[in-house]
Parts: sequence; structure tokens; C-alpha cells
Amino acid sequence: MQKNLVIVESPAKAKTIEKFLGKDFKVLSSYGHIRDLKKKDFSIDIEHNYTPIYEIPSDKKKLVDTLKDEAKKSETVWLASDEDREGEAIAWHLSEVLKLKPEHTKRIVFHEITQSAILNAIENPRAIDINRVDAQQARRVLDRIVGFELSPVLWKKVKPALSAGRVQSVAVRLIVEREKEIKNFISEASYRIIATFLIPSENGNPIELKAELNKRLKTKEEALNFLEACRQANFTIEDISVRPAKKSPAPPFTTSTLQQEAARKLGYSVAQTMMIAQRLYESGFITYMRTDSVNLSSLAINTSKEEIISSLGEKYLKIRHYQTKSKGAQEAHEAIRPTYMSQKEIDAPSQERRLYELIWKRTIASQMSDAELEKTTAVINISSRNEKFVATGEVLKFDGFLKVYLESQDDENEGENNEKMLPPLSLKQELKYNDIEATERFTQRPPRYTEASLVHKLEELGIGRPSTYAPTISTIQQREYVEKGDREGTERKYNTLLLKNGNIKDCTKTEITGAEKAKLIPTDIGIVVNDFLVQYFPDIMDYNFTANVEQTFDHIAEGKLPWSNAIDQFYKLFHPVVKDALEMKMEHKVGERILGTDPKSGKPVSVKIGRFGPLIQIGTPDDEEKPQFASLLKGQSMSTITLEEALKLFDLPRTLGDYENKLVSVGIGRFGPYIRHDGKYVSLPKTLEPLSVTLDEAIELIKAKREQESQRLIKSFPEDSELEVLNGRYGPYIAYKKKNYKIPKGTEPKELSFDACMQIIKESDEKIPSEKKRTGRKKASK
DNA sequence: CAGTGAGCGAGCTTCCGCTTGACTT
Repeated sequence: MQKNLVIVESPAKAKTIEKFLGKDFKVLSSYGHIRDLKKKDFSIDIEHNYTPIYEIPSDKKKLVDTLKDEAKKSETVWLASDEDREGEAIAWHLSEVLKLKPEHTKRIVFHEITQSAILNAIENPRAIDINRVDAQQARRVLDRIVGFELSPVLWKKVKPALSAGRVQSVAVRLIVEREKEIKNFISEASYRIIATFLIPSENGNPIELKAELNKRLKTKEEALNFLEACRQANFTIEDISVRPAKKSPAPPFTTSTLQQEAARKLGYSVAQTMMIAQRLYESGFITYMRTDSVNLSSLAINTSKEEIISSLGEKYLKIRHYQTKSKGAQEAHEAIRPTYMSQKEIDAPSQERRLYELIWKRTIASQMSDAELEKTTAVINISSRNEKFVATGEVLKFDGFLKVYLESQDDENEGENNEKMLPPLSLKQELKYNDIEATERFTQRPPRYTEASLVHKLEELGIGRPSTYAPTISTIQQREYVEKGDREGTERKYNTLLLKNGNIKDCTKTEITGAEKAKLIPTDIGIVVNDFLVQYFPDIMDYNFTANVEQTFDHIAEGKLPWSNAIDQFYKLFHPVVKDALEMKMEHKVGERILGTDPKSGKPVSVKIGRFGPLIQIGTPDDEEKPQFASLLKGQSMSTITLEEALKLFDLPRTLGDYENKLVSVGIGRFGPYIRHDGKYVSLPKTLEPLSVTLDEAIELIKAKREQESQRLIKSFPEDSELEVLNGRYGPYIAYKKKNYKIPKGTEPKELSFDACMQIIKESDEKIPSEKKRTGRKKASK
């Protein structure tokens, strides 16, 4: 019979705490929330003060039974969920569901997982803060109302199975609007002028000094005039200034900054980072990975201090306390940091090792001294002009935290910014130029969001929480509102003028600009849904909506406002708009655009979103003849497709001609364009377009496919006809009973015996459960 | 991953935030 039961949110935490508390305490975990609004129904009783209808989800029933049992057996139950809004609600749901008696129940909180912090918490229990619980209920109910009233509007007006919500819809909006900015962006050209001077040195080899003109010139004519004026000019150093500068380290990691840095430095996706961090956490290597706090425990600061002094010396140490500045932060946990600062490296798979190293460095650097620099600026006078050339150089006087870690930047600025040291210069010194070059440069359009930069923006707006950043990004991709993709850059010509040896050379060069990788790009559906929501529900789609309701939740938490009043105020405004939107008769479908008239039938041609995505329609449903439909091809978009392109789509499936007395046709299937011949299908490679592919190209493809087919079977076995060794797209493999197996490296597929194959099958079947765990759950990628 | 090649006519879909295992596609 135990005296005490402590309930925390996370099982890994439970394990650690149990060690601190001794044998009188049993520590269990609630695994997050144990009760929620019913999954399927609306589950809010609007008529009765918005009473939420809660249920214990089926996968939590067993756990709740266990907790009930253990609670019954204990004298005191300590509710030790996190101190934030959600944590308080978890404590309250526990006390309700487990029917805990107030005199036997204590609510405790702690901010770091150390023995002293936990013992201290046990000494200072309190009661459940019902106002804070109410703030959570308001949050939960509001999100359900928004999500479950808005989504059906989309099903009716746009396309079934779509979704909308306070967080995801605004995330999509950011991406759609960025795309519009990019589309409307007009780049402006100007001329950047760089002079290279040669400074004599003691050893006879002159040193280059590069200096940039202090203004950009607007036109080619101006640039030419300028170079002309430089030809015979004198250049003298007019001013040299030296000033100290410093750089400070970035604060320790939060979920959002970890996701950004892991993407920039290690190339991990947001979901990948979280999975790896979870493993590190469960292995006890790092503190909790879902946090918005930059705070380090005193233990962490002290051990960092020891580590810095012992390995780098006292002058590298500077203790710093960071303040969380992001909107809506709740700081239930510490920053993400290594559990033991003395552990510089860990023994783990390489992804985990690299992420750990990043966290270790960031944490250590956050307690290190500033880097000290010396910036030198030399201003160079031009005798024939008023503009000046400016040369800047930088010398690192003391590396400080840079010895360990430097945060990466998001921007993709062109040109190299790594400043070098300037050669020795003196005032009034006359300079001789080697060359002066004017290069045409263009203003940059804004970049598309990456997963990580979107998270950064959401956090800045106070939208979403550390536990939802990764799921939100996966949701908007699953709903096909946005796609993660690459965009090839476009070629652009630019002009350079080079003054050298008294001559001016005029060149035209080309560069690739605007290429992007793994960026979030809105789909047609994303754009249509967003424009619709922004038009009819501007309040919900406002970037400040979340920030505003958070203020209301704060009032509720302070006990100044009953939560159902707050919800009532919102609902009375919101619901009528939903009703109107549902009943609204629209002249045409949301997002529909008329492209023109079909010259053959004289009927209107339009583009809109159908049940299966964007399509072209000829005619209207009111006509006697049913309208014709055709889906858009990959790479085509509703907003840019022309009447001509649209009409071409109706040529598919298209007959190319005869081959071996059988028809060859090209069409579009569920998996993209294909060639059909003699009852067989061949996929069209990306390099060929279904609208332009020729008969000869198609025959080539058919032949290649036959060739591949003929080589498919490497070996079969008389012992069992179901066993075959085959040659697939990814090399040879073993096929048995509809399943496929990898052939181990170093084995010659032709030499495989029946027994050897069966052995491989047996071994891999045994291995599957553990393998699957790692790769499973990746739905968002298409 | 290992080969696929619609059809809209019935019933279902959906939110955000806590937290980890389940489990054959």
C-alpha cells in the first residue's frame, strides 16, 4: 500500500522523478490529456452555456482505469502536470475523472527536474486554479466552434473533406499572400560599383583593396558617365575610422529555434527534428523538446560555467539570463538543453548525435562572452566626382562564443559578405586603381517560406504552440493547400561595365535567379480556399485574431470574466456569418473563372475546383447536353491557364497512331500521364508532355518497357512457383507471396538458391516490427 | 518503393493542444 501517487504528463519525466522521491511515492504519467470533447460530434451544448461534452478517448480508457486504481490505493494524490493552461486543465480533468477528494489531492508544479525543485514543490502544494482551467476550456471550445463550423462551409462551397481552423487557415494565408507578393513583385535594376585598388607592400606584391561606391547608380548611362569620370581621376584616402564592435550569442533553443537551426545547419524537416529530439529526450540526453522558454535552470548554468572554465578558461565565460520575448509564451518548461553539460558527445545514431551536438553547442555558447571585433572603414575621395568609395574590413580581436557556435541566417543574400582585414592604409594616401566595375543588380523578391521559416513567423504572431508546429505543417500539406517543392530559377541577363587600362568594356552576362528548394508553395485549392475565407471570415483570418483571443483567455485566467460569456460574445457574432455563408447563393462556384468560349460548340469554358481538384468545364449544367470535364495537368494552375491550353486538355486521351497494327494512345490516369498500347500501360517520363508526345517517342517507350519486362525475371524455382527473383526499378529483389524482400549486399542474385531465398524472407519478416517503427507515420509526403 | 491507369449520385469529411505507442498498408 503506497502513501503517495504523483501524476505527471510525460512518462520519461515520471521515471526521473520517481528516483528523486523515494519509495513512498509512486509516479505515473497521464500521457497528456486524458479527456477531450467527443471526436465526431460538435459536442458543445450551445443552448446551455456552451457546456462542453467530454469523453475519455478509447485509447485512454485502460490508462484511466490504472490511474483510478492507483489513486484509490493512495493516501494523497499529487497532480504534477505542467503549470501552463493545458497542464492545469489536465490536473482538473484528472481530479474529475478519478473522482479525487480535495482533502486527499494536492496540486504541485515545478520548473526543473531536480531533486531540490521537486522536494520544494512537495512542500508548497496548492489547489487547482479553476480560473486557469476555464481559460483552457474557452480555448478548447473556441477552436472546436471555429473548426467544426467553418469546415462544413468549405465542404459545401468548395470541395469535400477540406478543413479550416484558427491556426491552419492563417498558416495557409501566410503562404498564399507571400506567393501573391512574389507574383506582383517588380524588380528594379541599379548599378553597383566596385573599385579594386592596388596597395604597394613591402615585399613588392601589391595587395588588393576592394571598395564599393557609397551609392548605386540608376541607369547604364549614369554608370558609364561615372566610369568616364574615373578614368583620369585621382583617388585619395580621406578618412579612416576604426571602431570596436561585438557580437552576442543567441539564446538557448526553444522548439521553434531548434527547428529552424536544424533545418538550416543539418537540413532536417520540422517533423524529422521533432522525432530525433523525442528520441534524445527519451534516452535522457536532453530536456523536454516542446517548449517556448529560453530559460536555463541554475543547475544548467552552473554546469555550463564549469565546462567553459575547464575547457576554455575564465575569459570565455559570461553568465547570461535570457528573457522569452515571443508572444503568448507560457514557459512551462526549460529551454531545450543537454541534461548533463559535461557530456559533450553521445553514443547514438548519427542523426541523434548531430542534433545533440547542435544543442550542446548552442547551450554552451549562450553562456559565453561576446565576440569582439574591430571594424575599419576607409573613405576614398574621387577628384572628379562627389561620390566616395568606401572600403570596410573586420578583424576578430577575441572570438568569444564564436569559438563554439554561430547561428545561421535565413536570408539568401547574394554576394559574399565575409569581410576581410584591410591592408595598412594612411590618411591622404593616393591610390591607383586596377579596375572599376559597374554591375547591374536587381532588387530581390521576397523568398517563399520553408517549413522552419513558417514556424518562425507563426511563433512571432503568437499562433500555434510548440506541440503543434510540426502537426500544423503536415496538416496543410495533407489537405493539399500547400506543397513542398522546388522551383527552378530563371535565366536573367545583366550588364557589366569594366574600366581597366583606360578602356571601358561593356559585357552582357547571364545568371540564374530565384531558384528555390523545399519551399512551401500554395496549390490552386489552397489559394481558392484562402481567398474565400479571407472574404467571408476576415476576423478569423486576421493575423491578430489569436493574439486578441489570448488576451481574453488571460482575463478569464485572472478570474475577471466567466469563460462562457467570452465564448457567447464570440459565437453571437460568428455563427450568423457562418449561416449566411451556407445559405448564400453564389452566381458561380467559389474560385470559378470563365476562360472564354469553345469555338466548336459556342459554349462557355470555365476553370474551377471539382470533387477531385481543379478542372476545366465546357458548357453549364443547365444545358441540354451534359458539360464536359477535364482535369488540369501537373504544373498547370487555375490562375494562369489560358483558353487554348484548356481546350487542348480535351484532346486526351489522344490517339497517336498505329504500332504493330494496334492503336497507341496517350492519356492521363490517377498516377499521371501514360501511353496505352495493346492493353498495356507505360508511364510517361517527366521530360515528355502528354499533349505533345509523338508516336515515335511512344514506340520508344513501349520498347523500353518490353525490354525491362523481359529482364524482369531473373530466376524462378521449381520448388515453389510463388517464389521469384525479379529485377525491379530499384535493382533486383525477391518476391514471395505478394511481398518483396531486399537482397543483402554482396549477393549475386542469379546465384541465389531456394533455401537462401527462404532464409532471407524468414529473417526480414522477423525484423519488420522494429524497422517499421522508425519509418512509419510519414503521410504528408506525396 | 517494387505497379497502378476514377469518376462525380452515398456517406463521410473537420478543430487545437497535451502526450506516446500501435501495427500491418
